[in-house]
Amino acid sequence: MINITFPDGAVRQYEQGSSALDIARQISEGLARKVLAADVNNDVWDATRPINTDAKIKFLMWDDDNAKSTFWHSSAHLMAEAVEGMFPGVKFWVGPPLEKGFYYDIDMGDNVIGEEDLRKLEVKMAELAKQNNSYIRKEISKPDAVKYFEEKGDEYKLDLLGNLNDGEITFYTQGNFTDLCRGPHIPSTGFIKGIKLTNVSGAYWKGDEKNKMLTRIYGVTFPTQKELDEHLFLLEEAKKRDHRKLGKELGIYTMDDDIGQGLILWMPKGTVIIEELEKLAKETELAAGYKRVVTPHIAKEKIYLTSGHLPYYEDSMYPPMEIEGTKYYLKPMNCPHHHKIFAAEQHSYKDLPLRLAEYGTCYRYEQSGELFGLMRVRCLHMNDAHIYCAKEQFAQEFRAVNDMYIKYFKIFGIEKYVMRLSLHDPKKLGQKYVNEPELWLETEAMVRQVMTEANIPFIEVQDESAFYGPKIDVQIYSTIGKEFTLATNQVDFAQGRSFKLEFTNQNNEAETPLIIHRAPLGTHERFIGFLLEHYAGKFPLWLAPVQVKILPISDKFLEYAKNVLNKLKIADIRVEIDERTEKIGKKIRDTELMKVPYMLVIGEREMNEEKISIRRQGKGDAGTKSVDEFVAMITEEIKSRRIAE
RNA sequence: GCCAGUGUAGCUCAGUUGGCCAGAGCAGCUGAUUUGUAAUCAGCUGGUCGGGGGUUCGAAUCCCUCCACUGGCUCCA
Repeated sequence: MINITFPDGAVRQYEQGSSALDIARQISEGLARKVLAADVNNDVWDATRPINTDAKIKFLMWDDDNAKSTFWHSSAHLMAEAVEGMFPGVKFWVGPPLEKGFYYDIDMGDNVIGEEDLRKLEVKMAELAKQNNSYIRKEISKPDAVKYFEEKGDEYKLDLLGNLNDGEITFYTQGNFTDLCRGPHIPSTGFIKGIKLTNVSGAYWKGDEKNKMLTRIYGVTFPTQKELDEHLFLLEEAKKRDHRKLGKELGIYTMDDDIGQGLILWMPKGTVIIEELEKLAKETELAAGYKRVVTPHIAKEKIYLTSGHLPYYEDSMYPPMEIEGTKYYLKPMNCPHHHKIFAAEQHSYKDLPLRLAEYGTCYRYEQSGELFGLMRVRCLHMNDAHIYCAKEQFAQEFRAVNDMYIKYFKIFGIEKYVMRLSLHDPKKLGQKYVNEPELWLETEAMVRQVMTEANIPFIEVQDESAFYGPKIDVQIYSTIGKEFTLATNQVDFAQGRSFKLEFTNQNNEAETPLIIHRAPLGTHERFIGFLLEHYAGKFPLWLAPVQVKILPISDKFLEYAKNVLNKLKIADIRVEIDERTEKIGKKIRDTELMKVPYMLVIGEREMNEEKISIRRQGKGDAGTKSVDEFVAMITEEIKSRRIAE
């Protein structure tokens, strides 16, 4: 007998070799029907795996993340079985679960898989699921495993086996499909009910673009069809918030083949947002002791050799223009230009920190397949600044930048983000990262300390830093689930020396400043792309391209409406009037769809009483006020940059 | 850049196995309507079916190629 401890602390005895599923069954059949996996001594196990020692267990059901992962991983195996049935001879790489769903990477040989094949595979999977085959775990010796896959001629699984030791190798079989797999799996295929294969794509083997491209099939499954339908419905809803769709519908930006890929044309409405953001940045930076500068869009080749960017990033820079034997590049970042401004004057420690700010226009030749709406473009406007400071000033400056981020995020109501401390990778010193092992560790420790002292939650990630130093990235997610860096705060211990930047310290010695690169509002492109999705197009009043739309009920009231228009214009409110001879219902509908925050309905009553009727976007009729009262109300809302609740 | 898919009026989309002058709704224009909180009615304009090449008596439809977009992969100073 073994002692099993349950989450509530209760201890009960079971026969040795009982599985979690056996135990669940003894409690109730209903429970057993829901158990997908089990947590055994803090490891996730197959619910069917025999337990031979005393253990602490917890049943994992659909509401548990580990159970979901197990479910989706088992679904990947089910899909593999269907694929193998339909395309005999294909070879499998790996099929992990994702946050929502799963994929399997497959070498399809000469087979091409299309949309129709996915539908057929779904049907096949449903058939296999109905057979309710058990997932059977089998421990196997390494030589036997190698032999199995050698006979099969499967170089991929043999590659995986190369990294595994004898004694830790298991096979899982369900129906006609056997796979090398660590597990765990759900008890049987019958749990899988709602099945959707979402898309096919290519994926390089082991994620290396020099390797062969495998076929990756993505899918998602649920224990019921209803949950699948709900999931698909949510996806559809999310698509409505896609900044590319909203950007077009609301007239924010456009792109044109004749201009070029990834080059954004900001339309008047988008430009209003840009200017409001810049106004905010300027106010904030002025208050924080920044000085503004303006620099050209191009520079000679030499400067990018000095900065060290050219060898690292030549492929993603626009090719140079050669004039009279000199090569000029479009600037991919603003740092070298700012460094030269620092270098133009002599500096004493008393001048530091020197903070140079610019909304800089940069050009990066991103690979065509990487371009993505406003989030990944080739011409970008960066909320850039470089802070030159002495080492002992670093902590305070870095912290001030973080505080600025948080202040901004509060203004925009951005709550869902992750601060990421991006570190170097010691293995890539001298290649991807400047070869200064001690400085790396020192600056990374400095950043870590600032974050910890400021009590800001963050995660640490290796091999994500800039080549010149560690950084804090703010990660956000687009509505369709892609992750992006919204803002960045970077330490640079390398470029100060490359550019021979110096200041004279208290001891009358030349000292190289540390540089902080920061862009709390990221780029206009990515930030506005994010805001479009964040607000679902319903910008707060201070950002709204059109703040107020005047809707006369008929053109008999046009003159009075124009009076109102002028009063609002004098108060610096972005206001338009709908002069069309349409019915009021139509005018309201169109204005609602354009997500204009305030609508002023003007008819006979308003004209006679010298008032206006207010309608708030999405909220309906909001009563009557005098023009002056209304102006006072919304001026306050604009000035405070309030987010409407 | 790589894999797969898509590309029809300003926008959203129809267009059977290749076959008469390529369709609809919205938008736009013109006219009528002068309207009270999410779509008034009528008429009209508008497309070398992404570009180029080919197969065919005949191509939006089949093939090749280039371009762009979409979903991934790789990348993101």
